[in-house]
Amino acid sequence: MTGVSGVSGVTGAVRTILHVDMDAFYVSVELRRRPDLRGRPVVVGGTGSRGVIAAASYEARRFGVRSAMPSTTARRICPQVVFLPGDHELYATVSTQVHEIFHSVTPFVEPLALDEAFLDVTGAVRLFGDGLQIAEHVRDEVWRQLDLRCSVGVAPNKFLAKLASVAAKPKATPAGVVAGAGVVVVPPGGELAFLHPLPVKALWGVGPATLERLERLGVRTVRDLAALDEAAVVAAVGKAHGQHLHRLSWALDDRPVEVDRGMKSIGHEETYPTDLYTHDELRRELVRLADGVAGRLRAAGTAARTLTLKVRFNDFHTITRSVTLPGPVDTAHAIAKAVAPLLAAVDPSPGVRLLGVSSTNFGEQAEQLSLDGLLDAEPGGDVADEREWQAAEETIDAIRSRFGNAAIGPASAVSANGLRLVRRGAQQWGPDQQPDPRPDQEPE
DNA sequence: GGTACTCACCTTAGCTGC
DNA sequence: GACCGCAGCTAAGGTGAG
Repeated sequence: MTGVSGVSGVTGAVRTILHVDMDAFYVSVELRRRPDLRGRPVVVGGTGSRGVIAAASYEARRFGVRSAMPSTTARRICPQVVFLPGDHELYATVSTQVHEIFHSVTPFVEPLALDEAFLDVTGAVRLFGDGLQIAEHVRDEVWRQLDLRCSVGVAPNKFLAKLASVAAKPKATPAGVVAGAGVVVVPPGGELAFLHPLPVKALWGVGPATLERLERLGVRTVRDLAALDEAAVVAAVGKAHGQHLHRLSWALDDRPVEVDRGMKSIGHEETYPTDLYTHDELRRELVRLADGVAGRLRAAGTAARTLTLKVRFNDFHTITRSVTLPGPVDTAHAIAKAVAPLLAAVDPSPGVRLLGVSSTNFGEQAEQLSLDGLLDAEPGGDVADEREWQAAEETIDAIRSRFGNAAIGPASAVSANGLRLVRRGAQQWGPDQQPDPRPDQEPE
């Protein structure tokens, strides 16, 4: 069943939506090749002092270790924890296999992350049975084919299916790990009985800031939120957010399962093992980040008009500066050139711990449009210059696809340890324990 | 005293053109 | 020409998710 696009098609009728969430996905994938670590507290994440936990086994969770927790905290509260470095490419490969199983049930699959997805199985009920049977079939196939566990929520809409999958998961308590139900079904008509007793922070879109505002209104549970006037919720958290949350509190969510949600931004950011203090260092890092962003833009067949620089200082104060170009660009040269003036205006003397470049406002691939734009902005030789860069970077893509990413890169990315390239997920959870030596002072 | 990376979406403010 | 209201765009920051 291929070639399906857009959104799930059944309207008006009661839908059957599945939310499938892999259990401790990264750790579980690692344990397939390290079975000796099964039953022990294991985490995947950054090992350095600025790293965080990406995923924790349920045995680690017994000690309070959670994803997004600083690695130093995890070590403190669970000294026996085993750290494993992440392998983003492997997780992506396994994720593709998981999604193939989803697609064997329905073409209406909306990926949310590597380890979870929504499935609209309304049209698959006649073939595979009801929601519960389909959910159990998916669980069985994931276990049988991939040796991985997942939890499934079944409900008439996405939002409830998501909450149901959380309810289906195993629970880690200080006393031990309690197996989850595996599948939780919220039947039509049972929505409010399931939803209203939950704490309001269970709602999708209630993070720490929103929770504090709602608690000031005396809201603790979803039922409390539902009892408020929508106007009061809007006054507390803003119009769009407030209206959305109030609808959710009454289990109202008609968002379709979207099969092909196009990407709206592509970016890279990196936290450094030690702070950067000079424009020379920052410019070198900028070229590396621009190279990574440009490569992904070209791979996606798109180009961006708006470029954003992100700088996080030593004290965690973070600023963003952006620029919108006359036309879309997709070369590292053009991106670095556009962002350089923004960077030049930043004072790095307090110490910069993180630098990021992201691209939004996508247009057609740069081929024609960017040249027109550059013509407006920078007449004369720059157009020819940019055309040469475009040709050069397409050649770089060809070389990388044949000989690997490390075969070629910007001169400024060369250090004593070789070429340091930006790859998606390569430094997903912070710098490593033993940082690379800072690049030597090399000309760009 | 510690806090990654990537992406989506929202709010607010300022500017511009009609 | 000055002013107003509106829409659209841009910039910056914030929030939330996984």
